[in-house]
Parts: sequence; structure tokens; C-alpha cells
Amino acid sequence: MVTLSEENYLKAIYHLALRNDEKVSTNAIAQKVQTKASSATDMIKKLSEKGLVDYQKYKGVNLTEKGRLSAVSVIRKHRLWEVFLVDKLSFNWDEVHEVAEQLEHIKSEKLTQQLDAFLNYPTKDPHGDPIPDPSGNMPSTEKVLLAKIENHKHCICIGVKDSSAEFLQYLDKHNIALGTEITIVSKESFDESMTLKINKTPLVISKEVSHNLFVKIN
Amino acid sequence: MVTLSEENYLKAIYHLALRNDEKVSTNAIAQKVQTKASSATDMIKKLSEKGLVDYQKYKGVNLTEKGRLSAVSVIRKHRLWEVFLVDKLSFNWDEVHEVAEQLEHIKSEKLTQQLDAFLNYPTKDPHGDPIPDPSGNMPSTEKVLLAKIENHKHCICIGVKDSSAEFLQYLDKHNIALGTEITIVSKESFDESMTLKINKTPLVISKEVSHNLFVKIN
DNA sequence: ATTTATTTTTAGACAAGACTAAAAATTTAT
DNA sequence: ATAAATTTTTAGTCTTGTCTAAAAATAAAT
Repeated sequence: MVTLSEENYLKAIYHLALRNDEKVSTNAIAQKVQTKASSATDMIKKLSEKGLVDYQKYKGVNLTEKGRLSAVSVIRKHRLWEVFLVDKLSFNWDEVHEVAEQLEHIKSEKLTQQLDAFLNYPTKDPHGDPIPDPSGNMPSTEKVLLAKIENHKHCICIGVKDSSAEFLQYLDKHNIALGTEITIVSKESFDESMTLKINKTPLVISKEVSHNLFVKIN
Repeated sequence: MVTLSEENYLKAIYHLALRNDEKVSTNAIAQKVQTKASSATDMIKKLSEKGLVDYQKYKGVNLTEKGRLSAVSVIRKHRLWEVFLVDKLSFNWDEVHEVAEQLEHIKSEKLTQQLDAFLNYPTKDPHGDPIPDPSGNMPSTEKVLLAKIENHKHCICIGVKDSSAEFLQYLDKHNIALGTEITIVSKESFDESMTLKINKTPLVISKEVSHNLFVKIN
């Protein structure tokens, strides 16, 4: 069971990880959840013990898959409730956040499902943010780092982050270009390396590569 | 500001005071909120300090007007959400309680108002209980226990007393719903069982059932 | 490469709510 | 009316999540 506070921390980490794409710092989390760094440290330890984040002292945190699913579930509920408030209860788009912050913590699988159906399976909330599907997939509206793609997913290369000549040559050598379809075959958590399949050819890449390549989900 | 726990205690006291009409005992409260008497004592002191209940040691508690308003506000939200779940999200009437227990604590005046309007200002929840108005007036229904109805009378099911899932499922199984017309065919005085006729079908019920079903005379 | 500054973690404390065990008050029974 | 049983309260402890102050680790700057 994940408590309300834990859910808020997971959500904060999820949102911070989107832009940074690297490990999230204690201070950043503390600021996001409006608390002190020492409190954040305590909570991070708790989340780590529960297997919701990967954590090493002084090194920042990452969501585990379990933690990510929990965070996305809360975000899904938040955004569905925002749609409800605007579409059905005539709220303005700038009035919904505070109420949705409360509603997102209601625990009932059936409630979420039925609400989704009642709203006609919306794909975006009133602010234009995508609504994750019931199994925790966040529709990617825009480019995402290859490192963020889940196992066994297909995606398409749409750009690079740091375009050094060496890196572009590396890509050429392995037949990765704009528009190339990439399948994630497996991911190693200890060094964040990945095995891909490109045009039926397997390729192992390091985390330096996966964090430098932008893709979009097919 | 009234906390979630405080709201639950106030609600418990409100419901207990209905029947007893007298002061409510610590033990009764503890049982209702599923806790120990010592915990109840602690909370009662806190509620007393906040001016939500009148309390004298060993003498039981009464809601103050302030406490009553707070309790009724929670009950109003609980019942509105129940209507929402049944009318809009296709919940069965025996599935709504647990979820409504969570939703009743959401704090937003506008949310409650708009929900009320969206549901078309309902006056009863799915169990037939009245929904208080926004200023805290609880409509008094002239509902009566089925056990009290005389022989050969006709009446209409308008609610239940204790709405456990098992009981509601029992009612469903025997085609008793809100609005169902019931005729009392006979009454056994030795065990207080009754024979009814529902849609021309006879049904024998125990005193447990007749003491749990509210009806109004046709 | 040390010193300085910043970030992060630890240690100890606090408030809310709950619990156990025991004491005090009240009620019931003889 | 006094003893027995029950109810209620107190005292002390626990957990969750927060805080402050200080120590330790990392990062920045000279």
C-alpha cells in the first residue's frame, strides 16, 4: 500500500525526471513537495525500502518500474478528474488543479475505469497534457530519450541531444538515422545499457547512447 | 480546519445520536469508528477543545451546532457522491459505500455545489437516505421500519437501516429495490418473521430483515 | 590542491492518531 | 450498601511525516 504522501513524492520525482532525464536530487524533490531536504531524505529512504525508487546516498534517485507505475496511476487519475471538472462540472481550466490534487488519491480501480468511460476515454486533460492508459503507458506527445522507453516497445529515431561528430558517426556505423525503427529487446539496470534490434540486427548500446538519442513511440 | 479523522468521529457521533437522541458514549463511538475506547477519549477531548462537541468526563458527548454542521456537510457529500456513482458511473448500490467514504472528505465548496447541480439536486441517496441541503438542514423522512407495519397493509421500500453488502445483495436476490411495493401477508409473533408478497411472489423474511428495511405507507 | 560553499544526510524532537496496560469512575448485582 | 463488573480515562509507547541544528559528503573556487 502506498500512502498519500508517498504518492506525492513519486509524482514529484516522475515530473522532475522528465526534463532532467538524469537522477533527481534531494533538494529538487524537497522543493517540489514543499518540504525540507531532511524530510525528503527520510521519505526517499522509505520509498527505497519499498522498492519504489533506486537510491544511493548523495547520488539522487530514480523511479523503479514499480514506482513509475504508481506515479503514472496517480497522474492518470489527476488528469481524468480534471477533465471531469471542466467537462461536466463547468470548472474553468485554471480552477481544477487544487481539487484534482485531492481526488487523485482516491483508491478504487472501478471508479477510475468507470470515470474514464463516462468521460469517453479522453486522451488529454484540459491543459493539453496526455492521459496515461490503464496499464501505465504515458502517450508521448513529443520526443523522448531512448533511455526512457520501456522494454519490448518500438520507437522511431527523431533526433539527437548532443550532436557531436563522433556520436553521429557512431550512429551511421550502426545504421541509425532519422526515421529508423528501433525495438528495445532488453535493458540492464545495473549499468543502464540496452539491447536494441535495428532492421532485424541486434545492437548493444551504453547509457551514454540511450541518453543522447531522441525517439517517439510508434 | 477539521481533519479527516475528526470528520469521521463527528459523523459517527451524528449517526449514533439519531437513535439514542441522548448523549453518545465513548464505547459506542469507538466501536463505530473501529478503534479503541482510549483512542476515542483522546479524540473526544480534541473535538471538545475545538468546540465541535460538548463533553464532560464519564458523561458522554453531544455535537455542538458547529459540530453538527460539520458532520452534516460530510454526510451531504457522501450521499451526493453515492448518487453520482450509481446514476453516472453505473455502480450498484451495494458497491458505493467504500468509495464514498473516501470522496466525502474532498474539500471544495464549488465541487460540492456543482456536483449537486450536475445530479439535478437529488433529495435521496441510492439507499433512500435524505441528502441535507447546502445550509445543513437534514430533510426528515417519514420512513418506518417494515417490522412496524400492520398486517395486510401495502407499503413501498424507501431505504435500509444498515447497508451491509450482504444485506443489499439479499434484497437484490429477492427483487426488493427502492420503490418496490410490498404487501404484508402475515406476521408470526413468536419469532417476528413475516410473509410478504412482492410482485405477486410470496416471500418469508426473518425479523433481521424486517428490522433493517425502511418503508413508507402507500 | 586546498579552501569555501553547497548539498545531503544524521540525530534528536514534535504533533497527530492509534495502541496497551493500568487506574479511576460509574453501573450492576447481590 | 457494598462488592463485582463494566466503562471511561490516564499514562506511556509507537508510527508517520515533519522540523531544526549539526555533521558529512560533494561541488565550486581560488
